[in-house]
Amino acid sequence: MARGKIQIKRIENQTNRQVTYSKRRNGLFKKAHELTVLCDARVSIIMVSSTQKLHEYISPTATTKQLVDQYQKAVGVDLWSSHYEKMQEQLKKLKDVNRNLRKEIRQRMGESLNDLSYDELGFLMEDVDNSLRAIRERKLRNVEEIHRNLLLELDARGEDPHYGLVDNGGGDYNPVLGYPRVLALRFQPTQPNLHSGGGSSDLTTFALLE
Amino acid sequence: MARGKIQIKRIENQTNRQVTYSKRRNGLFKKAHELTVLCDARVSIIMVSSTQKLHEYISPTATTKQLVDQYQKAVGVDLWSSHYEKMQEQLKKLKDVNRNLRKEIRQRMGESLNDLSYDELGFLMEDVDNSLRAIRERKLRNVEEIHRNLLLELDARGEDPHYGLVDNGGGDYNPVLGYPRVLALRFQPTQPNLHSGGGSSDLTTFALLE
DNA sequence: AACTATTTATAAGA
DNA sequence: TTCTTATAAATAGTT
Repeated sequence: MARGKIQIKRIENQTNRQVTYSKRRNGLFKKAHELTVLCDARVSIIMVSSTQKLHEYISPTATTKQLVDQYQKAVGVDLWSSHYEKMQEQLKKLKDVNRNLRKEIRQRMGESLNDLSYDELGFLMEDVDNSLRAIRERKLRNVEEIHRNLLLELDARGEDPHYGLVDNGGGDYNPVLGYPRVLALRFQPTQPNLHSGGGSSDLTTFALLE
Repeated sequence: MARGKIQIKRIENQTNRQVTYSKRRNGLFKKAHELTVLCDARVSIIMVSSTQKLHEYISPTATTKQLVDQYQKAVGVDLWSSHYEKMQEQLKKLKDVNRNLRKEIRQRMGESLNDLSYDELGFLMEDVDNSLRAIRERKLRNVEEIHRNLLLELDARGEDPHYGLVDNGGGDYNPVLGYPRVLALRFQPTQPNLHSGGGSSDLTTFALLE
């Protein structure tokens, strides 16, 4: 717009193009700012040059997020819905997994057995039977270990009389069991509701995300 | 910029402000477009007037989302992180819950018992014992039911001879058990790895989301 | 919305 | 990049 009129078409000379980009960018930003002040408006400009350099103008009275949010609301298009989709999908999957895990636990507790076929019921029974044996065996091993440790402890006291006097007067020695501890689950000492039908298992420890 | 210089400050007269907004908005958009063409750049302008009217310019060679995404990457600020945060949190909670559920199942299967105190082990044993009884009882009931149904079936055939001839020739009649069916879980008919320590339960049915 | 005197932006050159 | 400057373009105030 000076020293000769130009055609509005891509400037082929790379250097010229860069220079013009710089000059006109400044001009655009200046105009945007004048508009902001004169008209009490809010303006956001984001621009990327042919060399992929990014520049932005934002009115001092606004933020980019604010204007982009407003744009979305006005245009009615959610720019980040695609971002959401993945997470939504993941959430859905996790909820499914969650539901299945709860179901498996209920079945292992003798509830929600209507969904199982006769054969499946047989497998489940066999499985739980084996599990019980494993747990019982483990408990037995623990008893033996406690016993062993108590014997060792008595031995040690016998050999070093000072030890017992210093810090074992209270008799609460317990080398294997450390509690209180946070549990992944809490078993009820008694089972009042094993046959209470549907959703009322004792899994109240877990927050329900729905 | 014509018929007299102006100060760059808010135009107090509402009508004048509106008019100037219109004129300068057009000017700005025109400049933006020239820049797009001349310099092969991409420009996004979002503007809101003092009356909260929204206008936008976007280069024909770009989309607003594209430029806003690029802006975010460059500036390193996630404009929709606040949208994400809730979901991220929810995802994290679900993963935690699922981890706990898996742990409970493993413990009910006789694995991962190191985390349990002696007393907890006792509760678990008692619980699984009760569960086993419940399942066994249910299975028994099923057997009885099948038996009953078979008797009824035989009765029915006796009373209506046509029935058996038409569609019960194959002998695969099974009123209680409908399979194949999709299971919430798959029990191993045998238990080869009940004491295999850590993570190898038979929960391979569930997709692992980590 | 159109006009136009003036200011402002800027293309080309340094 | 910045400065210069002749000229094109934008626009403030008016109609």
